[in-house]
Amino acid sequence: MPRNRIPEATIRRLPIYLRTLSDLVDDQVEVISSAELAEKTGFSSEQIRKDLAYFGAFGVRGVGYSTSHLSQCLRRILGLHKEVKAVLVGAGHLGTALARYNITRHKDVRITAIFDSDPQKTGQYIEGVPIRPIGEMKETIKREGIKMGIIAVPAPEAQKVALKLKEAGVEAILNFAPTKIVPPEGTFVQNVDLTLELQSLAYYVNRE
Amino acid sequence: MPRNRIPEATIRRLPIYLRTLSDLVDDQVEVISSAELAEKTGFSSEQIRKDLAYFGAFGVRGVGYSTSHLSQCLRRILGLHKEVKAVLVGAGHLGTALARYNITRHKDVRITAIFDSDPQKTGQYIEGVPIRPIGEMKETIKREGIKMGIIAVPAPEAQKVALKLKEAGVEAILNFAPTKIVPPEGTFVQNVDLTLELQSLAYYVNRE
DNA sequence: GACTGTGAATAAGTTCACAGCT
DNA sequence: AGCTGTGAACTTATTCACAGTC
Repeated sequence: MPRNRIPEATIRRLPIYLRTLSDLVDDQVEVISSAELAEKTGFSSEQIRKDLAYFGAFGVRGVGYSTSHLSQCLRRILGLHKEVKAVLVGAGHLGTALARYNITRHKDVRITAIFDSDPQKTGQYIEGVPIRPIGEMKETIKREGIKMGIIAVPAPEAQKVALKLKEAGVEAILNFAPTKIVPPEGTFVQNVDLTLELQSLAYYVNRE
Repeated sequence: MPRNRIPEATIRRLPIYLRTLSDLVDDQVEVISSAELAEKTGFSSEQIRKDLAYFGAFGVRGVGYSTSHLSQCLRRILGLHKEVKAVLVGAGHLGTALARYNITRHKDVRITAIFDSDPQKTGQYIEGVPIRPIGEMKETIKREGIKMGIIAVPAPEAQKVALKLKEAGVEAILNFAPTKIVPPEGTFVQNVDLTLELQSLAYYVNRE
């Protein structure tokens, strides 16, 4: 329950805190200070305290944060306390890798439906999840109440797919297509472009 | 030739400008204004002008920017005017998808060597590039003068791999392992964590 | 004494607004 | 007239520094 508007930068750090805390819980560490968390995550301790304080006072002065309590709170803040279903559109190399990676490893956000326009692919399975024709997308998303979409289709189709996802009820989109998607009204879009990452990285080769 | 220190945010936008400009060149468009470029990229025209101006005056007042000249300049600024070689470490699902995606599509930054510790994988090929044992990594990187590394190994190994890459002469690292890599002295590290992206995205489901 | 929570100070990044070329 | 290049204003994000609590 955010008190006011939360900086996007903060939201993007929360999953990192959560991952670190989960590891600590696994290792039976019960309490951690912001300074220790800082060392493990690479962010400053003030930043961590400030980020967490946006959502309330989770720590104990003079002591630190309860790892289990804080990780539970972060899960809830992020909306991961119940499994989040996501739909993947596009089962090419990248889409398939993402699906395998996600389905085998992670539980919080889980790809429960995959769509592709290629009839050769539909009917196949990725880690037990069937690839279905794109025509069934809207209905499936509505029926299953899916709110999150992952786009891994060729660039020229990405914007259209985003719109279809929105129309079906999706509210947050992760786009891997090498093009910038303009967020359809009422959706949040995060673009992740691997080619772009590589290209901007090239700038840092042979400098400073 | 940067006049002073360039904001990281600017560097990350340059490849997007470049991509848009390349498309324009292909479409025989010779000149474009910052306002038109703004519409195509989603950034503001002032921002685009400011970003470009960090590197010099590429535009013509009253006219706009020459698409071919500007794209050439951006290529040079990013260091993409000559092919940039990159090494991929880790040929699991994600690494393999990245390699296929990169090798088949892109020319600017090209994966020319792939390494994996699994003897079952070494000897296989991804799009014509052989997967080699990790023991050969250092020597290959040195011999080929590779400055860029892509890490797609399991989290516990990522930091070690980063250090090895640095020792071999790599200066910029793109890390896909689900852990934050602390940049070894003298390297620039960009962490891209797909799981994290999905988790922070979950926050935007069912809000505002 | 130790560590959190937070206002105040600083830095980074974006938008405004306009002077200056062509 | 049209569009760039840029200082100045503003907004967002980070760091400092310390009062408050256990």
